[in-house]
Amino acid sequence: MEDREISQAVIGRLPRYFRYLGELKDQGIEKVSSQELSDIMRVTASQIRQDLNNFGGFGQQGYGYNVGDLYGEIGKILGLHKEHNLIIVGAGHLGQALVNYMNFERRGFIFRGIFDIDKKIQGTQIRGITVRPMEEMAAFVRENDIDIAVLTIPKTGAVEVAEQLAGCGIRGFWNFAHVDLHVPDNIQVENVHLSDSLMKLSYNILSHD
Amino acid sequence: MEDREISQAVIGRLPRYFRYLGELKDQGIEKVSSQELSDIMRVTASQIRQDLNNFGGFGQQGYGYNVGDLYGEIGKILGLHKEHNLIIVGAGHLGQALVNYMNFERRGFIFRGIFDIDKKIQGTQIRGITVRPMEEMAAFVRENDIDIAVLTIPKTGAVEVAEQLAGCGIRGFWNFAHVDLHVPDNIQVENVHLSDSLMKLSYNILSHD
DNA sequence: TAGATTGTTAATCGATTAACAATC
DNA sequence: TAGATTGTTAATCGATTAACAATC
Repeated sequence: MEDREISQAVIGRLPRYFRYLGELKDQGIEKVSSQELSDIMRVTASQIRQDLNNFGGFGQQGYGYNVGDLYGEIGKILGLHKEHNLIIVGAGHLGQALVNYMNFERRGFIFRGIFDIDKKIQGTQIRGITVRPMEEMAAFVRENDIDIAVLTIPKTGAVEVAEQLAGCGIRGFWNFAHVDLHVPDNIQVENVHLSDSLMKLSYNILSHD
Repeated sequence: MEDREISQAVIGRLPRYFRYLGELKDQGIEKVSSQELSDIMRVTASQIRQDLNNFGGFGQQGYGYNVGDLYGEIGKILGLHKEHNLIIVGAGHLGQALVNYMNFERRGFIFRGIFDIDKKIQGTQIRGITVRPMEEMAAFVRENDIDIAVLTIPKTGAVEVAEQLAGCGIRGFWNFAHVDLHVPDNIQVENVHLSDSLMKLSYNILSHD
């Protein structure tokens, strides 16, 4: 547990800082001031400085921030210097799409196993990873040091699966199922509710008529 | 344009209310008080009443809220009583997964066209929808009254495509590309940045060590 | 040293929660 | 009518922005 709890509002902005700093780095830019970053990212310079200072003084007065250093620091804060072992539960279209998306691996999120209840696809391979029956899941998680389970199953099964996995040492759920998971405090849940997102878009389109 | 602007924090909660009310409705429950809903949803009753009263007095003192009515009202607020015509730009794994996900259509979001630069898949069909070349996109959007474009292309092409579509009467982007789109004020953008989401999860796992 | 820009405190703004009068 | 629960105002809390002293 951290000393002071940092708000999810701040955490939610870190990946975006990380992305922009990565782009600056790729352009060979060495230093950036909060004001310059503010102009590019369209957030206040004040917010940038406040956000970063939650984690320590990464800048230098009169100079600004070193792009490469800051990029590295934020990466570390986000845990991207460590490898994460993932399993996918539910080998439907969405599950397959995620397995096939290379960029997660680039960031250290490695898919180790895929599980599905459908006997017809069990034994087949997706990007070299065998689809296994659900019965093997618990043992697999324990034996392969899996820390993240990606739930791409219909909501009906998700609660039960999450419960089962919570007992096997899973540290976090990336939940695409359209239910709210209730898990112990030491397990994290990140929801991706696609239909909620689409509804928000629908509202905003309508409200700007 | 609405009279008073309602905050995105409130809008972001509406789909979740909608989901829980739908479940109550399916269970045949006719009335619910803000306190009961509060217990189920784990938010304060005060917040529920405040949120709903942004849109009008849907409840009745001494009684509570009629589940079916409230469900319908929130659906209307979210624009789910109207049909939306969508195109997918980028027929990769993720694009295909979205087209194959039936639940969007159930809510009135209908995929009308799929576009991709890859000549090899142009002409093939995904769930009965032909994959078309990018050159046909602009005309297709105009002729088929498309209001939402789903961007499931790599970030390199996304900005340009968005610009092109903005000129064809598109009302909103559901953006899965890992860039920030800059479009005119009257066009809405809803971002789904999957890798950002995964990074947040990574942070939260790490911070709870 | 002078100029620039951070780190940090103070002020403002907005969102959440509490309280209660209105009313069904 | 009495009890329940909303709608709404007031109080609190947290997040954002502004300001400026510290310092490179």
